[in-house]
Formats: sequence, structure tokens, C-alpha cells
Amino acid sequence: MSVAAAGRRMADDETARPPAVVKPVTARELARHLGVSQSTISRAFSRHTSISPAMRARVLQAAEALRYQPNVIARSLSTRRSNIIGIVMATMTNPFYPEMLEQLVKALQQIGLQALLFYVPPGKEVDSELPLLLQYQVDAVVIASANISSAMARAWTTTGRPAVLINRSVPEAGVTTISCDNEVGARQIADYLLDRGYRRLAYVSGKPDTSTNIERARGFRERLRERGVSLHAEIAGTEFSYAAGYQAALELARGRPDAVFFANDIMAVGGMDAFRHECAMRVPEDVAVVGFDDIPMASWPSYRLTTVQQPLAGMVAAAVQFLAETLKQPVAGPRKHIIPGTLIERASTIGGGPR
Amino acid sequence: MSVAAAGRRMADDETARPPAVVKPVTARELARHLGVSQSTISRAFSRHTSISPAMRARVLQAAEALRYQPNVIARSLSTRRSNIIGIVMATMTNPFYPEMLEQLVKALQQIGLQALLFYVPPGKEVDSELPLLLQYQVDAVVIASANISSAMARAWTTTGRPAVLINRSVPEAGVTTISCDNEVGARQIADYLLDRGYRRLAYVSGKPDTSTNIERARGFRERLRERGVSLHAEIAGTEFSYAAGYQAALELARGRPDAVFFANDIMAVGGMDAFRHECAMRVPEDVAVVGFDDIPMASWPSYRLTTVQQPLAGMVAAAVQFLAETLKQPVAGPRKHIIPGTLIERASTIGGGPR
DNA sequence: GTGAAAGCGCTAACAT
DNA sequence: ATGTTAGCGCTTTCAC
Repeated sequence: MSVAAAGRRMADDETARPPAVVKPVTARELARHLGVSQSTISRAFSRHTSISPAMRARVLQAAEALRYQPNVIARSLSTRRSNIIGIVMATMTNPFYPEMLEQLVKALQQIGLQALLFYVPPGKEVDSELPLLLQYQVDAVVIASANISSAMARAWTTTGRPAVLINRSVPEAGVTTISCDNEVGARQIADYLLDRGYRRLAYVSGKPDTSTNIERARGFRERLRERGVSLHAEIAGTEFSYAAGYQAALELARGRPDAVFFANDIMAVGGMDAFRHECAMRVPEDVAVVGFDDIPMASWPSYRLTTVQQPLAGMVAAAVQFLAETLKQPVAGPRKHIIPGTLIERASTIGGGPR
Repeated sequence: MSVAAAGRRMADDETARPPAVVKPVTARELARHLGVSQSTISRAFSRHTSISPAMRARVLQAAEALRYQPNVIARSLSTRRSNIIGIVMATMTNPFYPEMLEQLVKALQQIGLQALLFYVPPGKEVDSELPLLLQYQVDAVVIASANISSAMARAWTTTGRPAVLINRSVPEAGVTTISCDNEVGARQIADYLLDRGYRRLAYVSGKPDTSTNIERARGFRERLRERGVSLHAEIAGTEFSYAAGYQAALELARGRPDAVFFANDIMAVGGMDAFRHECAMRVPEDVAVVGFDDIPMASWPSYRLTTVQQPLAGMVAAAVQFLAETLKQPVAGPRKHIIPGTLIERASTIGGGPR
């Protein structure tokens, strides 16, 4: 047989007899095989059901042999519980999110929950995805790195299904929110910089309408004001990205700030690259740089970025625990978890460590 | 400002009257409301069914009004199609994967498919997840960044559901595989380095038992041999990570290679950092560095990494197209898509561009 | 083109 | 402890 280019079929002996497709065994079939009722099969597969250990063992063994697996889709039709959690994510150009996603999915899996991933393209709102989530009968939804309108948040609560926002909050939340204490973190940064003598301070904004950006900006500005220092410069940001940080640094450079607080790490990294490689400014000698998140790159020797570490593990744990509880005991009130971050000093600010 | 303890409840007026939970409307209810049969509702929501445009419009309008949404779980119970694709992923420390995941989910969504994400912890095999996938009645499975045993691959084929491996291949594949041409890419790198006069060449291996690592190593070694140059040094790798690349560079440094090919970009970046910041070696003057993937950081001015760009978009498109086809026309034979990569010259090799 | 009826594979009363 | 019987909310024959 001739082997075509890409997309070719495999050699004959591979396709000629493809392994026979075997229809999945159903509970009814397994029951007949064992001479028991179908509900017995069902019972063998659920905890807290009255079935003799002997019978359960017998069923499970036969199930193994006949390769029976309960159809969880069918199960969820009758239990009205899918054990599926919808996860809504926007673009993952910020390395913080893949990390979070990974931990989240892992934690959910550990308590028997699966993650159905919904991607919200830049520009689109989470709102547009929620009806779809609902169609898929997700038991709950976790929204990360994306905004949701308060109207939609309110609408969701009528479904009786828990929702949790990670790393974002919605103003008049009827929805549970979990985030780092952005405001306090930003205040710490302000103090940190002022204490080291920096005076020409700049802030580079991330996506303007996000709670993270708003809170960090506010904390930073307020603390500056409290200490009688005014913001030297501010760049109105567009998004939380390397490119945006890079661009902002270029705009900032001629104003000669002595320290710049970028709304998050990936922007700060972009900014450092611009300062060093395009503006011939040294970090931290000519300009100090601070970020927020503590992504892996922040600790790389090329950057050594002073930043506020987000309590990622704690945030994920809080989210998952909330879901676990709420799915068990129907409706607890919405909560607001705010977990403090940790300022990490590194060499992107003077005194932060060795270059 | 004082931040209350984590997990506090909201103010009373928020919890006192939570929006009444409204049970979702079913097709039967909508039907009664309209005085039509339930099957009419069903028909209004599917293409290729005989229903008058007028009736369909009437139904859809009422559905909108009553907020009726078809329950896709129930639908899939009768159609035996869940429109859910299982995506199996291992750890995402390699930035290449979040990018791939994002594009994949996006592409699937565009053709009406949802992604159920399964995470395989390091050390565990994909094999352990497949039964679970099956229970969730996924229509197909995409396996990325993870290994699957040929036995399991074979077992999966008996389900009659398509499976596709991205960026990995399994030896005696009965399963469709999509990947970059790793071997040719590695050969190009060999040629590129030799042509520029490098002679003390080293290879840093990634996760040893992965197809990507094996193919890249083979291509590189073979081309060297063909051109009569022997490998100056090789580091037996453990995993595809920044830390592993960093460590490998340290081990390599004293042997003074003049060029190092790291199994992928994230390793190369780690390696560059080690060379520069820990070994006081300049890149590319003292040692040239090459990677594979073309992750975003490869083009950052701090690295400017010469690498082979993986055709990510093409790979995702091929995967999704294969799924779309195969889900329509039951069983096509397995395919092997190998898409060429593109060598990108940057400043981590002499002659590759400005520092 | 529309309605009636029979499932899809399971769980959950209700019996026994 | 186990069997019987209704559904869960849809799709899909089969009639008309």
C-alpha cells in the first residue's frame, strides 16, 4: 500500500481489522448476567445504600469482568447532580492563570469533581457563556481571570448553583469572591518603596475595569497620599500582558521615574525588558520595578522581581472548600474571602537582594 | 482599614432575601404552555427536523420568554453524543501547553464542542484517567503533554471513540497523532550550528521517555553523525522544565561546549540564565543556545532564543478537524499528521541577530 | 407538520 | 437486603 503524505491512513494490517467496537455494558445487562435486579447494580456503586457486603463484592467483581462502568451522564439525569464544575477562563497570557487552573482542576478531581472548561475570548464577556454552562448542568461555576456583570451574577444566583469568583470581585456581590488582598498588598508596596527613599513613583495600570487593577491602583495611590507623596506618573493600561508592560515602560522612560509599580508581574517583566534593552536603563539602579503575583519568572535571575506573592494555594483551597460545602448543604450565603499576600523583596529594587 | 476574618458572611440585607431559586423550565412545561406536544419543542431546537418555520419561531420565542434551555445532559442520554471532548493534560510548567490548551478549547467551542479537562499529576499515567473519561461519556479524547501506554491506546480504540495525541506519539499507534516534525527540526538545528562553525555541541535531554525528546535527540545526533561531528556532551534530562535546564547548564559549563541544544525552550531559557548568571558565560559569545517550541519568552529581548517554532495553530486545527470529521463519519483509520516546524534565528546564536 | 409513545441508563421511593 | 416501579428531560420512531 502506498503511504500518502500527511493524513495518510495506516498500513493495512492496522486498519483492516480495527479492534471491534464494543458497546458499553449497561447496568441492566450486568444485572441479567448476575440474576439480580438492576437496582442492585446501582446500589453496589453508591455509598450509603443498603446492600450486603457480599452482594456488593459480587457485583463489583462481575462489573470488573464485564467492564461495566456506570454512565455518569445517566446518573446525573436522575440525581440532578452532574459533578461537573464549569470553569470560566479568559486568555491565559498571564502565567499566573495556567498555574491556578492546574491547581484548581487537580483539587476538584481529588474530591470527585470534573472541570468543564469554558474559554471567553478577549472582548467577549463571561455573560455570554453562562447560558451554555447552564445547559451543561454544571453544579457550580468558577470564574477566573474574567469579568462578570453584576446583572449576570444576580441572574446566576437564581439557579441555586454556587458560583465563585477567583481573583476578581464584582461590586455588589451576591456571589462568593476569593482573592488576594490587593489593596493591602499595594499599600505595602507603596510603603516599601517610600521607605527606601524612592520618590518619583509611577503606576502602570492593567486592564482598567478589573477589580484587581482597581484595588491595586487604589491601595497604592491612597498610601502615597497618606504619606504625602504624589504619584509621579501613571500609565492607563489596556491589558495585563507582557506587551502592555513593555509599551508602558517606553512611555514612562522619558519621565524618569525612580520606581515603577506594574499592576502585575507579567507586565513588570515586560517593563523591565523595555527599560533595559530599549531605554538603556538599569534596574534597579536607574529605575526600580515592582510587580504583583509572584509568577515563576519573577524569581528567575534575569528578573529577580520584587513583588507581592499571591496565596495561590490558599485561594484554590478556599474555592474548592466553599464548593464542596455549598454543594452539600444547599445554600449558604455568599462569602468574601480575602487572603493576604506576601511582599517578596528581590533585586529589582535597591536593597532587595544581590543583582 | 481592617479586613475582617476570611470567610465572613455578607451583611444581613444581602443574605436575608437571596433571590428565589427558580427551577429550570423543561420542554414538557414549555409544551403545555404553548398547547403543543413536547416533541415539537424538541424539533424546534434541532436542525434537519420537519417543523414549520412558523411553529419553530413560536417555540423559540416562548422559550426565550420562559427562559427555557434544553438540557444537554438529557439530550446526550438519548443521542448518545455528549458533545464533550475529554482533554488530558499533564503539568503545565511548559508555557507551550497553556497556549495550546487555550487554542484547543477555543477551536472546540467554535464547533459546538465542550472541553472536559483531566489533569494527570506528574508520575501518574494517563491510563488511570481513561476509565473516568469513559464514564463521562466523552465523545473523543485529546491527549496532550502526556504519555499513554500502547496497551491503553489499543483499549481505547475498542470504544469506537476517536482519540488524538498532540505533540506526542505512541509507538505502534492505532491512535491518531499530531505533532511537529521534531526529527527534521532537530536536524535543521544541527545543520544551522555546524554551518556557523560550532563544533563542541551538547544536547540537553528533556523527559527521557517522551516521543518529543526521543525524536529531537535522534534527529540532532544523526545529523551530527552524518556530518562527521560527534556530540561533545549530553545531559540526561529528567523533565521539561526551567529548573532542569538550569541544572543541566551548570553541569555542562565546565565542559565548555560552544553550543547547546536544549530539548525545548523553557529548558533553554533556564540554561541561558544559568550560563549567564551563575557561570559568567555570555550567550552567544561563550556559548550558543538553541531551544525548541518558540514559546513567548523565546522572543523576549532578555533571551532572543534561536529555536524551532512549533506550528501550534496548525496542530490544533488538524486535531480539531480530525475530530469533527471522525465524529461525523464514524470510523476513519488513524492518521499521523506531522507538520514541519520553522527554524527561527535569534541572537542566542552568533549571526542570529542583534544582541 | 405534528402528536403519541417508547426508550436512553440510571437513581430513588416504595414494597416486600 | 433486594425487587419493582416511576421517573429524570430529552430524541426518535411511528402514526396520522
